[in-house]
Amino acid sequence: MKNHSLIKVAIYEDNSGLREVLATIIRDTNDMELTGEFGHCIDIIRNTEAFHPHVIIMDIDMPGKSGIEGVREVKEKFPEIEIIMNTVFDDDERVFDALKAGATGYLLKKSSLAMLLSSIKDVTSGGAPMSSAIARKVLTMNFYHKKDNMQQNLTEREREILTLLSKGKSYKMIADDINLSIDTIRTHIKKIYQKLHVHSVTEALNKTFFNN
Amino acid sequence: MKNHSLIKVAIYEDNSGLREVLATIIRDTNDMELTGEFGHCIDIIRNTEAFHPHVIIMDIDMPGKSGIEGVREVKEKFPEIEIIMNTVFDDDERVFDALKAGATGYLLKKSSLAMLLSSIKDVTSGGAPMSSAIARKVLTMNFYHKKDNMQQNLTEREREILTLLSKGKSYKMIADDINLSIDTIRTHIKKIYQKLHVHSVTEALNKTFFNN
DNA sequence: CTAAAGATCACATTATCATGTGATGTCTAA
DNA sequence: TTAGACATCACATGATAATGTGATCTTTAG
Repeated sequence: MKNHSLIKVAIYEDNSGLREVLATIIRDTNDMELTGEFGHCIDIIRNTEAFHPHVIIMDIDMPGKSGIEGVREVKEKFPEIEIIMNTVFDDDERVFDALKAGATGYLLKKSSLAMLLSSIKDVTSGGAPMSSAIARKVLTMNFYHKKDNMQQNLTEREREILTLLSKGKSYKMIADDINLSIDTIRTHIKKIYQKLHVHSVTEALNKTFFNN
Repeated sequence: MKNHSLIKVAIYEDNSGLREVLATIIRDTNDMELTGEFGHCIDIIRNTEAFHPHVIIMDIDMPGKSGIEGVREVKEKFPEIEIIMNTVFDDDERVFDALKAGATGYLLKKSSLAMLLSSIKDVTSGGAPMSSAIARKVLTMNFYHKKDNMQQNLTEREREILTLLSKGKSYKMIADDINLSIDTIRTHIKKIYQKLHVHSVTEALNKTFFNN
């Protein structure tokens, strides 16, 4: 969006030294404007209402309220604001939570300041700046899990039936779909439940499509 | 993995001019070895068995069999091989399909040859090289959808109950969990079904957690 | 202030699911 | 060749889910 005008940037970072560094380079960048630097995100909604940044640089570990919670709150009220995480954490859990909360960029603090600046421009042009290592995590989280349990434990027929079940089909509909007796469907599902140690379709889906 | 030895690379690209360019720069790179260049992936399993590349550069639009199908077949038999898509297509459909099939990198043909080379090293070190625009698509595909229906249509109580349902809990268990009458649970679920136009838990989960 | 939306509970009925038991035929690997 | 895994079908039963109708209370927006 704001390509030819100033990009308004807000910073949330509890380390005051780092915060000052970030603030300075943004002030010194021609096409950016610093609209706030904060040591915590307790008042993030108020801050955001007051200054309307286009982009927020967000730390995770901050006193009072985590940056991830801050992301959630901002995106709830201001879905158009782009948020870039800037953190030392690269564990799956936090990456996942931050992105699910609505962050569109994820930088590690070890990355360069030049990278941070280019990422700020990047999110305003529809990109999701992140290192390829983070991108790999995202891929793994979203595509890999889905195959594992199924591929290993279940037979082809069982997988086929589970897939149909996952689309919300009833036993009868499945029986018609693949030209089998409804009792055969029942039998397959019984075996699926045994193998996955579950007692309902929903639990089975949780075991195969998530790790829950 | 193969950091201090040669990275064996295979190329699938039906445009012979471009294929020759790619082949040449890989041959000319010190720590890489070209183990095959092909104009289609009809024999991809045979080729792969014969030459065992570490990384495959894969076009999508090729005669006979699409590159995405090629990815699926290779990853089925050789899950350890890293595949980088190299294509002109950046539509959601193909990006999604390629990554779901098991590709770990996604480059557009407009990106530089230097980028291709660094991406080859990147995938062997556990990265998932892709432009930030592609990364954004991946995020959107995987995180955005999940909130929409729920956040918009359902009330907080309804979302809470749907979440518990998704964990495989029965009406009775939910009633106990949140101290409500089982009839109240029933009523909430009825409204959820109305709002989402579905008739079962499984369908509801599909509507809220996927776009299916 | 009032209508609308949400949250709560009750009763009732039919459909579907989960589970057990048992049986037949094929195919594969020891 | 024989046990074991897989796919198929049948019958039966108790548990749960889906759906309809109706009601009370609170909160919210016009």
